[in-house]
Amino acid sequence: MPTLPELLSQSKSDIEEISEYFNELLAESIQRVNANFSPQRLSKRTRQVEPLPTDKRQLSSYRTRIGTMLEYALSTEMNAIIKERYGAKYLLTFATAHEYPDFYFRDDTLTLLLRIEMKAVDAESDEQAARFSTPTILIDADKDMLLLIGWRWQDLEQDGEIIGEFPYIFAGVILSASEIAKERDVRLEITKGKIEGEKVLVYSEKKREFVPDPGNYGKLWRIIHRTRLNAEDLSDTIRKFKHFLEAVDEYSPRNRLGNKDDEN
DNA sequence: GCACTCGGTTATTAACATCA
DNA sequence: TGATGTTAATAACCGAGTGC
Repeated sequence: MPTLPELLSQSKSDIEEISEYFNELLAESIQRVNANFSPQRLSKRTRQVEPLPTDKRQLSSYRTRIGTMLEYALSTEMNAIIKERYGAKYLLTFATAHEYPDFYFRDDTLTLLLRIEMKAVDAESDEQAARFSTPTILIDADKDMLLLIGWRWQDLEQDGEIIGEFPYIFAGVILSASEIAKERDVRLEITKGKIEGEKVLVYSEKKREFVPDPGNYGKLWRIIHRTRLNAEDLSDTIRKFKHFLEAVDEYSPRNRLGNKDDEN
C-alpha cells in the first residue's frame, strides 16, 4: 500500500485510494479504542444497577453523547497513529463549530487536505436515524470522506464475572462522501423526489405536491433504494457501505437485509 | 399477518424575533 | 425588560401501505 504522502502528492488525488489507506488506519484506531478508551472511560455498571435511559428524548440525547465521545476517542487515536508514522507532518483537527464536516485533515501549515464527516450509530436503536444529509452541492468529491461506526454495549468481565458494560465498536468504515451522496440521490430520484440547490423535496401523495423533506433524507437505511440492494452497477464504495449496513443489521432489533435466520 | 418501507409527526433545545 | 412565539436542527417514533 502506498504511503499517505505518496497518495496525497499525486497530481490528481484519488479519494478511493485515500479512503483505503484511512480504512486501515481506522481499523487500528478502533482496536485501540475498544481495548483502552472505551472500557476504561465509557464503562458503566450493569443495566440492572445503572439502567440506561428509556425515555425517547433521553435515548436520543445519550446516543448522541456517546457518539460524540467515540468521535473524540477515535480521532485522537487516528491522530496518534499518524503522528507515529509521519511525525508532525499531518494533523487531524476537529471542526470547532457545529458545521459540515466534523474533522479537517491538514498538513503542518494547517492547509486543508481532506474533510471527514463522522456518524456513530448504536445497533440497538430503532432506526439508526443518523443522517448523512449534507447537500450534494457542498460535497467536494476529491476531499470529502464519510466515516461510519457501529457500536453496541458489550459486557465487561472481571474474574469471570460480568461487572458492567461499555460501548464496543463492532464495525467501522471510511468512504468517499460523494459516492455515497450519488447513491443517496439515485434513491431520491426513484422515490420521485428532487433537489433544488441545497433543498431536498419529496413528493407528498397526501398533499399532491412537492414538500421539503421532513428529515429522512440521508438516513443510513435510506441511502441505497431497496430495488438497488442487489444491483449490478453498485460501485465499490456502495458495496463497502452495504457491508457496513449488514454488520449493523446483525445486532439491530430489526432485520432489514434479510440475512438473519432467527431473532437475536 | 408479520415485518419492513417511507413520508410524516413529535420532543427538545437554542437562537433569535416580536410584543406588551 | 421579560414573556412569548418562531424557526432550525436532530433523532426518536408513528402508521398506512406493501410484499412475502
